[in-house]
Amino acid sequence: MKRAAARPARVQVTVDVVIFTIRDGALHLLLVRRGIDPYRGRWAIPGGFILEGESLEQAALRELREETGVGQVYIEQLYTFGDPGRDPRGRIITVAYYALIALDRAPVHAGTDAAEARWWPVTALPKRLAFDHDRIIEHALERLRAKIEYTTVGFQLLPEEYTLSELQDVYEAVAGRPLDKRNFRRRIELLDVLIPLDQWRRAGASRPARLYRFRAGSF
Amino acid sequence: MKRAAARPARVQVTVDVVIFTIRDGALHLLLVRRGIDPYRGRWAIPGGFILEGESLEQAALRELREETGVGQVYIEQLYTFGDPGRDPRGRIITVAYYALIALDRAPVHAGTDAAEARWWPVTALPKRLAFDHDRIIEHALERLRAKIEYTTVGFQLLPEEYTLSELQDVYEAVAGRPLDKRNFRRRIELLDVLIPLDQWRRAGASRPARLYRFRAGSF
DNA sequence: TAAATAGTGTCTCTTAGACAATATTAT
DNA sequence: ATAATATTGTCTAAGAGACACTATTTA
Repeated sequence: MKRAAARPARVQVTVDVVIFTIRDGALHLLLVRRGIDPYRGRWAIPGGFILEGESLEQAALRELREETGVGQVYIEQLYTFGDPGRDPRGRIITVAYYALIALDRAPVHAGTDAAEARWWPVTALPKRLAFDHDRIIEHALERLRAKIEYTTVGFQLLPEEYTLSELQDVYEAVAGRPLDKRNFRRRIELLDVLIPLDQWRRAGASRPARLYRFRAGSF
Repeated sequence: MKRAAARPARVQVTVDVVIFTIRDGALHLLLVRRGIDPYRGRWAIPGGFILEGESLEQAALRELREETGVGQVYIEQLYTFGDPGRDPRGRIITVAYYALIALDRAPVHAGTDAAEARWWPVTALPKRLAFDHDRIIEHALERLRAKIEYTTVGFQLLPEEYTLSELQDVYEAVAGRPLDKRNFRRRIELLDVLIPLDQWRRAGASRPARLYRFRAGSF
């Protein structure tokens, strides 16, 4: 609004999504290998241009579904990256989101089209990513690690029913360090968002663990 | 990256800035009255299209300077608003920032051009703002109120030198409620970011107050 | 009965809120 | 001396970290 001379930059807007899940007890994110220039052959976070009539979040959800087939997830806007020169094709502004996929919904083989897609542990990502995607991932990790401390986003990484040990595994995977079992359980207890079920998970030759469910409508 | 059919939306990107300052002990923000349609006559937060070769933050700083003449400020990206239909002129995506201007730098009469510009107390904003600017302001207030609790952004609203009472006035203006003087001082003390000066502010017939300065490089 | 994992409580330190009296200056 | 604002400390409650033993099940 206002601005007389000096023409506006001609820009394009993409939405990119850092998609997290837990695999083998470790935090992973999804990368796709680029089949075209620029950065052909490099790994990148999924994304694409927004379509007519689509909100930013709808675009992010669409990208997510195209890559994983998963629709019902936690998704949150992260940051918008728009430095000139961040994309050699021109002035491209990227609204970045991050999403959390439940343990049991994350497909083993992601990606719907020919492009190669792979889950990578956040502790061992490929060296050189496309564009400024390393920065975007850094932001996403920072945000996730911060928010798991004072919100209940962490529960979004679990299936509907889980044991307290499984929940702790998720928290440890995100934090990247072991947590004290008793302190962790007290902390979760105080959140007052878990419903204990009359079901137990039995695995191997050990005491079965009670299953819990996240209380609907708790955020 | 990827996307075959379904053409990308044709979009434009603006950068809008919620500019805060303290006036008369109350938190204020800057609004400009729109001289053209859409929303002619309505109050709006300053903003405009990004120019060639300009980063998003540079665009925000430029808008800020055009409206207030102030350059050296705290500025932070807030959120990106992009719902279709939020601007009747077409698909306009707005990257919102908020900025904090020091008490002694905020010009009384803001705005460089013909457009009317005014500082408004956040507790008494005009009823109907242009576009979705009420939502943007809500986000900005929420962010500022959250960040003043666990960062030192609050200091950015003060001049170089100030008394502890003046600092408390700022915190109270942002929080919107009175704070206990002793608890407040202990909390600031623990931040360990204030340098006491050998200067005192004397005002009227009362005990002079020591001046302090924010420790450079503390963020 | 051995192996494996689940489940549980206390002490301590730090943090934050509530709360009131004295100190210093100008008039 | 009075008015006005600055400066200062204690008690208490809640939250968070460190820390180890018992319970239950299957093989």
